[in-house]
Amino acid sequence: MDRSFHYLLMATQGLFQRQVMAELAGAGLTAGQPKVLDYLGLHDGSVQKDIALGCQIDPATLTGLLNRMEEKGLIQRRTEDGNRRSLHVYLTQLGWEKQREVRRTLDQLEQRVLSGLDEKQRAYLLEGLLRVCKELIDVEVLQ
Amino acid sequence: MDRSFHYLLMATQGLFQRQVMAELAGAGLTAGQPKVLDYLGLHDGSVQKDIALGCQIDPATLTGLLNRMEEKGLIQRRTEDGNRRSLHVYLTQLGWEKQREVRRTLDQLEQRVLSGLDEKQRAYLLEGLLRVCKELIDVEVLQ
DNA sequence: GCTACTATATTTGTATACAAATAATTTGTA
DNA sequence: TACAAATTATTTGTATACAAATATAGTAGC
Repeated sequence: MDRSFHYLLMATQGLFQRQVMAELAGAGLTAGQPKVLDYLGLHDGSVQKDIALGCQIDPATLTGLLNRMEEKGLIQRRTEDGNRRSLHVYLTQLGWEKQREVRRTLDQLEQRVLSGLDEKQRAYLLEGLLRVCKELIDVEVLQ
Repeated sequence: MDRSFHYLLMATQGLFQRQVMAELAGAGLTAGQPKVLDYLGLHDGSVQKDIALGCQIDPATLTGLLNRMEEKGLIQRRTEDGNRRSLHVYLTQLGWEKQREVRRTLDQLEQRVLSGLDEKQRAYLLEGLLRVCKELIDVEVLQ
């Protein structure tokens, strides 16, 4: 196996994402929905621009995703503060139920894949990812 | 920012991927092609099944990707050993040129995002990702 | 040799994902 | 006020991405 950082990052994320969807097979969710539900669980009522930013997807992608989630009754969109440009997104009761299921799945899988690492190794892994992530945000902003 | 492992993994990979495509903007490549070029650079002549496995994508996805890469003259497909079921994929001269450009970009960006970490931190980060990656492969196989 | 089974690639249908263009709204500024 | 500029969401077009079904080719057991 290629052990470069970029390959491990790509492969690990791909495997993790697939495993999450496999474990959520009974939940009736499509591939893009778990991350949005997870984000809204922490930031219910966000506007679409911020959800897109937090989920690392394009606002144009989010539009279609939210359309389907609204049709399925997972979320509601509404304007607020008289600002008719921004749309605030709220989880419905069904949305909160799915969010808890997603959260449980993510936490369990995370526990499982980190089980081979001791406390020190976990701390280094998370700290390293956080630093790389922040560096990438800086790189992006500079352009 | 959410500092859970799964969020950092998703966000970092998404940012990295976007930045790679931004830096390769002049290369005329689409989003799925860099990882295939990179894989073939290390494993020229692989069969599609193994490329899909190495790139963490579905064989069905790879079919369309390789069709476009073949049309653009980046790769060639041919059968070998009298086995007409498997297709071996080879980089063309143009493919090798693009592969070197991709490799250079990946290496440079990797250097850049890891620049804030010392040797020990890098070693822990790579080791941690490798262990998680292997754990996920095991989880997948068990099903 | 024949049939059931397995392996590999492709097709089809739906859902992301992004770039570029568009629409509607708000803000800034004269 | 008026009008240019910026903000936010959507539309359109092309390219992944996967599930399920299909087509073809190899393998095993008899």
